[in-house]
Amino acid sequence: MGRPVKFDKEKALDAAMDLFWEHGFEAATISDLSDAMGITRSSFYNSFESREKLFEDVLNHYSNAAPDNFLNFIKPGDPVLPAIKKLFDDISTVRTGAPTARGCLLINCLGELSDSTKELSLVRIKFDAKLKRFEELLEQAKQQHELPKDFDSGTAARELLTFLVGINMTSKVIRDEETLSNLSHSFLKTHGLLAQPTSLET
Amino acid sequence: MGRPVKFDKEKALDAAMDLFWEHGFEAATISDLSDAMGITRSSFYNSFESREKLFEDVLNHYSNAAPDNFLNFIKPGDPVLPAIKKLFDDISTVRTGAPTARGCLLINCLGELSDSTKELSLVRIKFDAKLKRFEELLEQAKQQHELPKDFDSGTAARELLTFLVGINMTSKVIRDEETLSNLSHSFLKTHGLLAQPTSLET
DNA sequence: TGGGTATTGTACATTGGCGTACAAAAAAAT
DNA sequence: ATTTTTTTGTACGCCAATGTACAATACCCA
Repeated sequence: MGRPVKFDKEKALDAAMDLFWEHGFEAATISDLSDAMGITRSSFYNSFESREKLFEDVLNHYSNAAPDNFLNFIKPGDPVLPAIKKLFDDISTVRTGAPTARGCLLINCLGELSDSTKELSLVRIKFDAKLKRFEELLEQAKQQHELPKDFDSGTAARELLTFLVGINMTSKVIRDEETLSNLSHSFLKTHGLLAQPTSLET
Repeated sequence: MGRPVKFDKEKALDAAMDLFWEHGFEAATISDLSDAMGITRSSFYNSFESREKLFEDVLNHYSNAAPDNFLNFIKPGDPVLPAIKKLFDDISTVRTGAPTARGCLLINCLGELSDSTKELSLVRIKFDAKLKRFEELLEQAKQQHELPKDFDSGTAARELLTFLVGINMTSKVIRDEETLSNLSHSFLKTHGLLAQPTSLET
């Protein structure tokens, strides 16, 4: 009933995401957003209550499309280490492949937003979730003998995430995919997290 | 000759730095900045030509006070590895010690600013300089037998900087100094960059 | 002591974004 | 077909920030 919405909400969220991504949260005005989304401010206010609320939607939208999302679908029994390698490879590819050096939306916002803002708390929640997921996966890897018994999953999870954050940031400066992936490989290898081509150790 | 400037330029730069730091580049308006600096907009325009120009000054001001600045004063012959450890320890202390989780000004801006802006290019320059400095220092460490002959200084410098960036960012989420420094120690140790308490290996 | 000179305070017009209001438009329901 | 309901287009007033202009001020110097 009633007049149907004219625009595609997914497309609109994509456009909004790109704008936030390119210019940051603060720099994206409602006018800019509406223009990018191809709707009038009138429609904007009708469909999204505020810039802040839209931003939440965008962050959730982003999470589902982000290169690390597949980690959430790894099941017990699935190999973990190759997935971690894939993650870093994907990051290198995606971040240098983008036409513009824009890094990771979530991490950019972690940098931009100040301590007190509501927006940052959402970013923090997502951040914590990633940390927890890393720890779970490393623990799983330990169970599955991909990692030694005495492996410290907690610290390693934090290290992994820290490095991941770092590489997403440095990708705004180091624009060469190979340099970036070499970096990751070196890191993973040093930490014993690079999956071996199934035992030459007999 | 002429009427002298009433305000302390150093203090003003400090105040502007704090504002940019807390709220990011875009969110800091000229009015906000002037207020924080304790001067009128009139004086602002008189002493600083624009927000962008002020930002440059602030970044340079920041660089001189940043926790990694001491790296620039290490001379050939000086031990390198302890300095690197000190750097990470200082970062952990300073970043968690700040009353508000604000990370590193420079790195926050790397996240916030978009590819095309003039401001980002300045950030990039500073970033490149840090990378170069790390590489020099690691090379020096190699010469001084703090590191093995086959050590890859280039890759290691990039890894170090990447992790450093990461930890500055995660410090906005992980607010506990010990957790943070443990993280760094683990990283450094794994990479053979933790200075040994001078040879027990006889 | 008075003139020169740069800074500071105040005022102004302009711009751009904000949020709201309301009428026109477009379907769905009766 | 008319009514109902929701979206869309347009318009309005409001406010905050900008940049400039100019007079008042404060200090230096001759």
